[in-house]
Amino acid sequence: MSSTKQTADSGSGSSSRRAELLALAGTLFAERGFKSTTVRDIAEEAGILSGSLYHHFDSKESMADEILRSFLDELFGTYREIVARELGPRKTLEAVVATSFEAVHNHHDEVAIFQNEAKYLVQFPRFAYLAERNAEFHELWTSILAEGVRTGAFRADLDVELTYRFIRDTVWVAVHWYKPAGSLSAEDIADEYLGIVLDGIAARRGRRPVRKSAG
Amino acid sequence: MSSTKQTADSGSGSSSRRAELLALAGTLFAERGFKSTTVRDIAEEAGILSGSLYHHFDSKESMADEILRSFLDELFGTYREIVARELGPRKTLEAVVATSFEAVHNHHDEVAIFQNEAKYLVQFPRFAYLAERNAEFHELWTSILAEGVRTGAFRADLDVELTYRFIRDTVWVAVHWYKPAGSLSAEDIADEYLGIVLDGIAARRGRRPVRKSAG
DNA sequence: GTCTATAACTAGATAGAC
DNA sequence: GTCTATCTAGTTATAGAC
Repeated sequence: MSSTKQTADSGSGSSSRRAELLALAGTLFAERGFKSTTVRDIAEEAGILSGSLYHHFDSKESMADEILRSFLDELFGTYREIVARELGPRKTLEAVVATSFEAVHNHHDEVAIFQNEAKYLVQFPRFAYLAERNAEFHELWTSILAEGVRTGAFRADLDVELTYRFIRDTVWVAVHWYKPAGSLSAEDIADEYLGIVLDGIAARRGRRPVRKSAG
Repeated sequence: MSSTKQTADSGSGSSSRRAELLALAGTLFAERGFKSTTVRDIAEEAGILSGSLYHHFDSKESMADEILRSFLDELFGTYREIVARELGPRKTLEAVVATSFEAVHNHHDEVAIFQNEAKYLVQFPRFAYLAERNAEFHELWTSILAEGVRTGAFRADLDVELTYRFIRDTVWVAVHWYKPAGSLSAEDIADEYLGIVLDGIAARRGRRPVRKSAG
């Protein structure tokens, strides 16, 4: 994750500096938005002047492009592995949700950028792949849900399209409040979240013995 | 809501023009974000030049301020009415969710601005009330959930704080895909959403078969 | 690899004519 | 109520010195 991709590096690491700058830019893009982050902001964060950034990158767009491309390649690689395991709809949904919360944990900035800036960035031709990735998301989720309805794992009256949106949004929107250093791990949150989505928040009468007193 | 506040209107309505301009600005703020929307964009949308906007408003910030203030006053007024009815946790939750989806329907731009831009705007002193409104939201939702856990309406093992975030986010994030002209009304969506949150998407063995139609 | 200097352009806001 | 004209400041990006 840090020493790949350089061409003929002399040793101290021009490409690690590159990765360092990308990480700083990513954090700022995530916090303030792509358009609101200036190249001077990024340079200042790195302790250099804005002109010096152009020794490493073509443009501000290139930075966002590089950040998003590598993140999405990795994420969808993992999704494809999960689907290939053919665990059945419920287990697949659980695994995909868990992976997504892990991404919120391990690639917080990238998820935030993808969530918040994709709509703006996709208008530029070089970011056309963002629309493809969104379509891929849609296909992934709706086929899991539709299969679950077919096999009886999920309720027969589910509106698959609407349910897809709710699940997708709730998972990713966690990036707005999730703090990697917080008391709850990504796994804890995924578990709690799956509890709500699968079984609801209403108390059950006669099943799970979780309630305490009056009904 | 449209003919208040003008000083000595000559008849054709300087304040309706004002409302018109605010609506245009609101749509742009919602679509592109506050910072990315230029006063020239707004003026162009209105068919005038940027300088002319300053006859109606002090600044770009004033426009966002006015939009958010009136919307939030109305929304929280409705929330307070619901709470005052003392319907019990489950019915209160249903009413608050329904009201929120109605807001997504009736005040789409305002909800989007509040969702997407509050974090940025709140840094300016004049938008300090946004932080207060967020705290009010938190109080509203967590007391409904906590009471529900206490009375046994909701699962005893709920993490109230986490559940609050999930519900809050899922409701508001709908603003990103909800189209007022779409086939599903805000009420349809609120129903489907409440079905998921209250009872989950997993099929039940031997209990309530479904909520409304098919069996 | 970073800095200085600057070009080319975009932004919010103002003043006064019409 | 809108336009013309303009100011000031900020923004991306470039070129060449060190």
